[in-house]
Amino acid sequence: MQITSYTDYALRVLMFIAKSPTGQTTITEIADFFNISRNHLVKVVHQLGSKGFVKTTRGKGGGLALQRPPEMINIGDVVRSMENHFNWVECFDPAQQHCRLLPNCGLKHLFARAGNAYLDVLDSATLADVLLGITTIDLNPQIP
Amino acid sequence: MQITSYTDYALRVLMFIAKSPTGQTTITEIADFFNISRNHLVKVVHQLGSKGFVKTTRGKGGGLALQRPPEMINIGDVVRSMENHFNWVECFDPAQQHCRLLPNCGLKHLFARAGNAYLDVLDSATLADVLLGITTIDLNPQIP
DNA sequence: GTATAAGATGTATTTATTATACACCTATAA
DNA sequence: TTATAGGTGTATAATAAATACATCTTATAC
Ligand code: SF4
Ligand code: SF4
Repeated sequence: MQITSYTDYALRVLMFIAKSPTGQTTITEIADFFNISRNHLVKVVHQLGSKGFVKTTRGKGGGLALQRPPEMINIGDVVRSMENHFNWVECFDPAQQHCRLLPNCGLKHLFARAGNAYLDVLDSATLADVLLGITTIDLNPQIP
Repeated sequence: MQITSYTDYALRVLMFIAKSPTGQTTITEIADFFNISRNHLVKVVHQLGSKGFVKTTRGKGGGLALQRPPEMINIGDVVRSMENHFNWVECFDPAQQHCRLLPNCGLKHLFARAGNAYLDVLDSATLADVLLGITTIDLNPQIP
């Protein structure tokens, strides 16, 4: 039971940009800092862009910046945008409706409530909130 | 973001036993009813047994029964016993402590709260609760 | 206008996890 | 003593996720 690194990387990207002195950075800088796959990050950033969280600019001198201030970026929104489904149990998937306990299984509703409780907590925080503990970060690339 | 079928099967087993007229059944009966892998179920049932949720008896006339009444079986306990970890994000895993935002990342604490909220909901229900909607089930094997 | 630096896109490969299958063992009641 | 039940360990298959690679597009600087 874990979110994908894809989603976690998205959140790291947002945090890194927010903590960058200029508010502007590049994919390569972020990949070097966290020592993670640049190729993977490219796709994360692209999706963050298409979902309206970051503004990307191509070409020399380009890079990425937040589209909105951290106070306006909700963590639940980000997680929902990056994670590809929240089918907590099999029967949540419309394509998998063969469980013999359907449609009156109380478990299904319990998991729905649990999942909502989980997302409610994420919805209660913004990027600004999760940055509170992080005063400054050493922006240098990680030496592995 | 989904629990494993392993865990869901465990819960189905408990529900099936609870709804069985005799309170006693066999792995083969359950596998046939849900049309799922008997081999997989064997391991699910074994673990349910070793965690004290069901009582298994070998040999002719054997099978499985609940060890406690449904009111005493907490869903959260079952899920915790079957799912093999709740490392909501990478840094929850003690073996993965290389994220550059450690140790002051607020996101980590947010996910901890979200995960707890999720499990709290599961902890709030018993097997008896999730069975409420299910009045009777046709115990015949599924014809695929 | 051309070289350079940035992100965009599509595909392929590798890795990890989960699910399933198979062979064989142990226990127990009829 | 045989049939029936679960137990155990290993191997394989299926799925999902992460990573790598090749190529394209865009934009700035000079
Ligand atoms: S047992 Fe209940 S929750 Fe699980 S798949 Fe079947 S209907 Fe859904
Ligand atoms: S970004 Fe925060 S939550 Fe994610 S792995 Fe790093 S420390 Fe943990």
